Amino acid sequence: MRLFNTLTRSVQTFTPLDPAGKTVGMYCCGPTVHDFAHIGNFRTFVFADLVRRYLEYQGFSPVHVMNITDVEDKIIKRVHEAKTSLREFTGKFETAFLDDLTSLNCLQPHHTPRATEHVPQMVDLIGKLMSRGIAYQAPDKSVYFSIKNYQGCGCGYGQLVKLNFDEMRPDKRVASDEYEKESAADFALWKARVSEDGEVFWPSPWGEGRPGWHIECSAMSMNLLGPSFDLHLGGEDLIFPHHEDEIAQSEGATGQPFVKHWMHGAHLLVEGKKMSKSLGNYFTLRDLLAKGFSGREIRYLLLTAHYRESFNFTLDGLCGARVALSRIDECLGKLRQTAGNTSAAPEPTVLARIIESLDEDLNISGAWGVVFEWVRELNRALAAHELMPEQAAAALAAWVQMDTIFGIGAKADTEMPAELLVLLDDRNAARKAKDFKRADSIRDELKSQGWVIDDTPTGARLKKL
RNA sequence: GGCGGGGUAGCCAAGUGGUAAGGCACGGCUCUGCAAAAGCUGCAUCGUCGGUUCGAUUCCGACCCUCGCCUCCA
Repeated sequence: MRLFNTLTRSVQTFTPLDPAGKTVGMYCCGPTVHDFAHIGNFRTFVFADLVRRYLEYQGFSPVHVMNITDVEDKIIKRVHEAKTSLREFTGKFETAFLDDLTSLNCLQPHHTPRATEHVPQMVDLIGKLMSRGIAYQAPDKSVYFSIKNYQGCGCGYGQLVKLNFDEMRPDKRVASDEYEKESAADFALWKARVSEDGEVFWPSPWGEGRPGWHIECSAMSMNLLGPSFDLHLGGEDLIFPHHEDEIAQSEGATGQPFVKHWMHGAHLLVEGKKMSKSLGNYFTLRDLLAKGFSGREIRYLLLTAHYRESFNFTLDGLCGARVALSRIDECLGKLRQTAGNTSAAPEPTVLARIIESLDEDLNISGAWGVVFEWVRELNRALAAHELMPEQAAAALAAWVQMDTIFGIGAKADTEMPAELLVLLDDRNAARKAKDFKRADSIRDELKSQGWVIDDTPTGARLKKL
């Protein structure tokens, strides 16, 4: 399989570090648990899930790590406002986040380390950087990473993004930076305790304080996956400074290459605009579920576009996703009827075409194109009664296989309430008696209860709207 | 100002040096007591202008528009 690597800015064949070519260390920057995660966050996590599922499909054994950032400026502020404890505050959102992943049918990562539970590892890493002269403690007692000294060691800063510090337009945030760094480009490894931190602090050789943002990912990823590992994913906004700084800290401390292959998911727009609460286009996953959309519809929509292209997420698109999925569901339902108890090996052609598409940097739009062409062919054959039970079974088996990658699943069966079945029988009787007025009124009645009658040549059935 | 993405039908979105997948919407048809549902089917010359080429949407150049990053950010 070939994947785009942000380090080389090119699509290249993916080969794991594991000499056996089997195990893949995969780290995905996880959520900061200060609120419910929004749909943009989930685009990235669904993307990571696709990467993992595809690796597994291709016979690799990924070890999927996703951190939980549970200490950070915004969290501390909110903990203070809510007059609660850090753990209580973040625990709520962490649970919600993992539930949301389940709603989207994302496989749970194998490890979800919390930053607050890896402070000793971070302190250890900072200690290494101090001893190598790459980190320093400023007069404000905070510890910073010295990019100048790092570069002096022959290390490269700016591996993921071309940087020209002279040409950079100093941002207001830099200008107003109150930290006492030696250089504006340096970043905090350890933030000295201040009164606003309340009870949120840990001991360290440099005094009480809390870790900087970037250090947690270096510490936890290397702790679980070793100093060098295969894949590191995240949203495109993390390329700089977060991932650049992770590389600097990690390679500065170990002297070894940190990550072989970096992948970044593009952001999404909502209704054509950057998501913002003031525009009213800011959706958490929960907002969308509350509007009646299902996790699989949302997952499908997020998976329709290539991960490196920005994607315009719209409620209209979500309605379209529902219709598109029902096209697949209808076809699968008919296949099941035709297949009966017959079983067969998966039909290989469609799978090969899907793999061909996904192998080239996860071209999932192309893969969906294959799926829908396949559905049309099957529908044609089904309508002409030309599909043998063995063929239907082979198609179903192929779907099961491809769905281990897509993770769309089958539509949940909804039980038909007995009283509605009675109404349906009444309607059938009315139709037989040519009492169409009564038949239609029953149809309206059922519709008002959210069920639509599907008249087929073999009889009527009910479908949930 | 620096760096990096994009501009393909009403909308979303693949792709290719030889006249453009797929989904939604829309039209037609089949089915139906009528509908609905479902199915089939129709529907684009690829931002603009030049260049290279037998041939470009695809390569090169210029331009226009748009989005993102430049130390909070998926």
